Amino acid sequence: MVSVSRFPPDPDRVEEIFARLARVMPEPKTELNFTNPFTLVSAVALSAQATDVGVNKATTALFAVADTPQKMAALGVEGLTPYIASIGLYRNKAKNLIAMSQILIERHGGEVPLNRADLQALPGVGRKTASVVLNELGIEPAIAVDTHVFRVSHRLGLANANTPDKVEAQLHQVVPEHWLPKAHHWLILHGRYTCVARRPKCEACVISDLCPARPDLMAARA
DNA sequence: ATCCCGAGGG
DNA sequence: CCCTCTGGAT
Repeated sequence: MVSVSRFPPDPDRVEEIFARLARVMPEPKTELNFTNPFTLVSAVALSAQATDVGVNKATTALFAVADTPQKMAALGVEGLTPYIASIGLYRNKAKNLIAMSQILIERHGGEVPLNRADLQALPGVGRKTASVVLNELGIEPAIAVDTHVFRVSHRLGLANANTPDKVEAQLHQVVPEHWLPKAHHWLILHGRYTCVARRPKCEACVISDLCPARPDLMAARA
């Protein structure tokens, strides 16, 4: 077993990877439905270990009824649960979303605080969710490391660490500044539609020739 | 390290 | 059937 170290990657290769992703996806954005910072945080929190398609299915009805902390808090856990019961981990999420709404009302004037410390202090909001919100709203460029970013980064040799936090740090070292704001979306979307977990669609991949994990290389290595 | 936890795809 | 999906709290 020849152990080829993929990390750190060659800067020119990294530049070319993002240049091509930029060509294929010029204006990447989240596929979660939201109308304001509150529905954004809510949707992202609900998306933990769930597909955004499934989350959107639930939030379409939910946000029509509750798109503010006040309305959400008024629903209560009992009122909220039916809307999100189709989403995984829904009991925790219901409890967190109601508690979050109450805190927003009591401590933040009914507004979503747009800084990392206050966001991560909210129930159900960790580093990953906060990063998505801050990046999506243009507050600060952040790379939220979810299952897609983790997998794609490893395959491309953009990271080799074994935890999301370490992978995030490696990506900040490796990804050029000018690609940073959109890098998160590109890695996600590439992972969701092309570099999928089970049978990556390398035939349809625009960066397969730049990928250390592409099938021919893996075969040659074995 | 472990729990939470449903839908969709293969 | 098993795996995956924009994790967080304990």
